[in-house]
Amino acid sequence: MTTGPVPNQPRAEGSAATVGDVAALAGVSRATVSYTYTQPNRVSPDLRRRVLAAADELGYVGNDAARRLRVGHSLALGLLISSMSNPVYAELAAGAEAEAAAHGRFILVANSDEDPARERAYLNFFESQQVSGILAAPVGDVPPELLGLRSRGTPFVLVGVAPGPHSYPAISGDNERGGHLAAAHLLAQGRRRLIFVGGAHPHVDLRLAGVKRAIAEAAEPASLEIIRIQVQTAKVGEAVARTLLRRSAATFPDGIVAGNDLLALGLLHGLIVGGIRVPEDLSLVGYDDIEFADFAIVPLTTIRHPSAALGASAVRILLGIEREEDTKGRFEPELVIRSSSLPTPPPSVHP
Amino acid sequence: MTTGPVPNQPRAEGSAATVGDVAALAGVSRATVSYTYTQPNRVSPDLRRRVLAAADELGYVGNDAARRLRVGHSLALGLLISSMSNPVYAELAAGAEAEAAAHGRFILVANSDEDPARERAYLNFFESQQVSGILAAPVGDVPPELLGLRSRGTPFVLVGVAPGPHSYPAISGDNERGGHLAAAHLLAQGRRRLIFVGGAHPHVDLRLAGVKRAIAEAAEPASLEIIRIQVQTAKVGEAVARTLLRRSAATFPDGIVAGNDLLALGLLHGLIVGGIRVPEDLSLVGYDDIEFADFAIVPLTTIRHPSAALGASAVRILLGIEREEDTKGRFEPELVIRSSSLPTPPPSVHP
DNA sequence: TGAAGGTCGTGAATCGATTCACGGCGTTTC
DNA sequence: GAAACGCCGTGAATCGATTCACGACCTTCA
Repeated sequence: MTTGPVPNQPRAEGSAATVGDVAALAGVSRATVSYTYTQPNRVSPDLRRRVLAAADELGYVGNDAARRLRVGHSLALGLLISSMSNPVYAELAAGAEAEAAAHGRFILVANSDEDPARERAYLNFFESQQVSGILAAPVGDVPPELLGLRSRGTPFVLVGVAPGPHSYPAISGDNERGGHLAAAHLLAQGRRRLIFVGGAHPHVDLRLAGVKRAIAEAAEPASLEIIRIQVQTAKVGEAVARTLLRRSAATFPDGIVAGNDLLALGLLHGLIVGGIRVPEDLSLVGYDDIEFADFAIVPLTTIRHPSAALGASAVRILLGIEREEDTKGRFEPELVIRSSSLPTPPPSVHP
Repeated sequence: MTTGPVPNQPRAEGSAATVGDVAALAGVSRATVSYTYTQPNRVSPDLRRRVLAAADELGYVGNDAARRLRVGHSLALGLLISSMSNPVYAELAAGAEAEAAAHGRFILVANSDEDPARERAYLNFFESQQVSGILAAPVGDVPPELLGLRSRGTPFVLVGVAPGPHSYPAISGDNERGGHLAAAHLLAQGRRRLIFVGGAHPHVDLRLAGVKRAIAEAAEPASLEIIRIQVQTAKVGEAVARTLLRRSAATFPDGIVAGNDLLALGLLHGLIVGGIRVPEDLSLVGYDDIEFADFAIVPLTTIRHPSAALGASAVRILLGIEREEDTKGRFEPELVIRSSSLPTPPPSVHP
């Protein structure tokens, strides 16, 4: 592509070179310049070189607005996420971005912060940008505006959302299985009074369903209490920990499954500050395996969730390179055991 | 003029409503529809209502490509960052995004992963998108392409970059002062064999300069060793920790200042796994105050860096709402003392 | 009553890249 | 040697929103 600033200052300040300028400098028509980029084989090698040289000299970059106006869609894909502070979404974005870049595409990231109004504004923005597709990773329900967009020609893929009753294209890890892994792990350690803490989101509900199944399948009876929260952040986790600390020993849990790692880290911190020993008094399992899970005050046992791979797959599906069905079973969750759920604390950490 | 659609059957699949469609349905000219949005006072309230109703019925969203082609620039601002895994950039993006949204603008986020080729590709993309301005938060040097962009009419603001010898518009926290705060804190605790671990980035160099000044000003002599690394990630921090563990007691440090929190968390983890007690054997100070600093295996003392505020200010500067000079002294670093540098460990954490 | 001035809607030109339809020119083939 | 064909470059139409210049219509005041 074009590089660097202009050598001999061929352009006035503030104006960008156009196909017309390039054509004039190369001594060809505007059509030829355009074909040079869109159908390189259509122009002879000699002319192509001349055109590219002229373009380079002028610092020609093209005007995507004009291009889009003509062809009807842009090279960009839209990614709608609901939080920037959760590393899961950063990872998802990074995976999508790398895959998009490999195909000469770009990702427009929009963060709604779980605000439906901003979600709507961003979807409108995506449509006005004529993105060629949208990756939506909503925490909550499927934004109804997406359907309108699709009917008007912009496809979407839901990422990390339960493939529930809806019939939209969607890819996600097996959250039910992940929840099962987490709870089965706690039960195998002899934990019997479990609590699930999580938000009211479809994919979290699936994790909870897995937890319930594990308990139903357990050889010995175990209890499960469910604490519902609004947002799954570390701050909320700390708040939940404080309420737990007020409980009597009889109602205090010996195992917690958290809806995600952020929440788990908050819980962990709140519990430890309150004098609870983890994992001696209580085992804790998070979800997602964010990078910081390993650096926690007690390294966090968690379920690994392949966010980057999901993002990459979603891009491939939107670009028509991959079909949704082909991803089945590709994003299996995995139990990562660390100190927060060990039967005994690791000797090296607290000598 | 394009043929108007049938009122009760809004649009054919795949096609979007245009001003022409809205105009036809509302029984006005295309110009009137446009003025309804761009200069609402120019059309009478009555007509305005009729136009908006028609637009609503058709799901009209507008075509930003056409708009941009005409007016020459877009409502979007470009944000160029070099890493998505560092929460500092997520915070910066969130701050910029919120401020942009408040002014009806949008942020296009581009992550170069420190790859100059991708950086160039994204700057070209921004130019082809005709963003009305660019926020650049490079880790390394100022990308030369930015200058070409500016000469062709797209302004930029550097964020978090040292206002060094260059004369580009730039805002940042006072990294020198932050480094000074960190080192002075360690020295005040009696630490005398300090190590600074950091990457070769301009803003990190400033932090180092502050550390050096603190040592020069110290009442008692202290030594400083500098360990240079390529990228400031947790993984690299762990690797550095492993090499430190091989040292003899005589050359082992009693205080470390890390170039950022990610690096500090890696160092912390590596040292503790290796049997070093923090802060008894060694005090550690990070930089940035990311959320996870507080949840670390030993909560991390760090320098708070107002990333979100920087992002918001950069947006205001690009929009001409604020001048660079007015931000002077607004982004002061702040020492946040946690367990990783306390003279004695906090009683509640290890009862 | 008629001229002046203001309000508000409209036709038409415009932005820059793409692509269709055309045709000039050189080569091949019988 | 002429017809047929392929290669490759070009003029012109096109996408949809914006905005200038114009003028229809209404109000106001001498």
